[in-house]
Amino acid sequence: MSKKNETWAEKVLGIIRQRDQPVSAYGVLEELRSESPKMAPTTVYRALKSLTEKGSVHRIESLNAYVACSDDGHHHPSIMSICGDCGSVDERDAPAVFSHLSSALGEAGFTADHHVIEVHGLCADCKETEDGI
Amino acid sequence: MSKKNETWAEKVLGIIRQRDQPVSAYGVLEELRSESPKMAPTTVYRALKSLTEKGSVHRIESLNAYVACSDDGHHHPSIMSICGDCGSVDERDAPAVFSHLSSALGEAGFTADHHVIEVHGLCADCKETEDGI
DNA sequence: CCTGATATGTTATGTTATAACGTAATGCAA
DNA sequence: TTGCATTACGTTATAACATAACATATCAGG
Ligand SMILES: [Zn+2]
Ligand SMILES: [Zn+2]
Ligand SMILES: [Zn+2]
Ligand SMILES: [Zn+2]
Repeated sequence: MSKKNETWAEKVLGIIRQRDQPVSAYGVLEELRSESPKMAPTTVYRALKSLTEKGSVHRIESLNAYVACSDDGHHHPSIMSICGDCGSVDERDAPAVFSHLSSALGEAGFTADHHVIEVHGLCADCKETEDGI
Repeated sequence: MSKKNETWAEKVLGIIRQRDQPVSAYGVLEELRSESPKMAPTTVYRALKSLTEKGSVHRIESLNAYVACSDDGHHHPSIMSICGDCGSVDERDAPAVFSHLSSALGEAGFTADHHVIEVHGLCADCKETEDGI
């Protein structure tokens, strides 16, 4: 009964979506290997490439890891906030940030085509805990 | 006559400053090896760690590479614009961007401690060339 | 002199990512 | 239906990036 004709990309997307934390390519690989022991890194990287190109998955550059997009298919850049304590990553839109960013770069004649905005810190939940609620 | 009592960190900083493009840790290593053939990666990474902690050098997360700070010792986050054509990286301050970013994240209860803002695109010079002056 | 802090040396290993080449399945047009 | 392009996948090897673990050296302050 379980899904038969899934591509690897579909399986990889499923794996990433199940997680509430970013997962490395080799983390995905390990999970795939539990069913397909001969799986090679190449296969995983190919799947990740197609998923990131489609926008279903985003790469977190500062973690060398991947998260599922919170709004599959959106067409604007987003901001990732990364909790250093619990490891959660939140994806957020923030048009005002990008408009100021565009104008700062535009003044310098720079034409943007891909934004990496990753903010490391403490999420609200962990902050509470740390403050000793 | 040439510098004698330099630490590796000082030499590494010199190497990075000489370049107008980001350099990888192994790029630095290669250069150091021309004078010290037995140099190990560890040494370079230790130097890079101390330099990035001091703020003399910044790591470009999306390139796994390092650039010299344009304003050694500054105490505010900065924005890196990276030209995909010529490879140049410009470091820029943009307070308005960070204030909007802070407020967007602050509303969500997120406390930032480190910002990664890297914008990939085309620099002014390369844009001109591409447009065929 | 003793001791802690910082810098360095050395060997080994871990982690992330791609190259290069081959095969299979699919869809479509002549 | 055959030919052909495209896309997915398999396989082996290697490149590129980064850290662990432990040893030794140097030097400043007490
Ligand atoms: Zn998204
Ligand atoms: Zn948290
Ligand atoms: Zn700087
Ligand atoms: Zn350029």
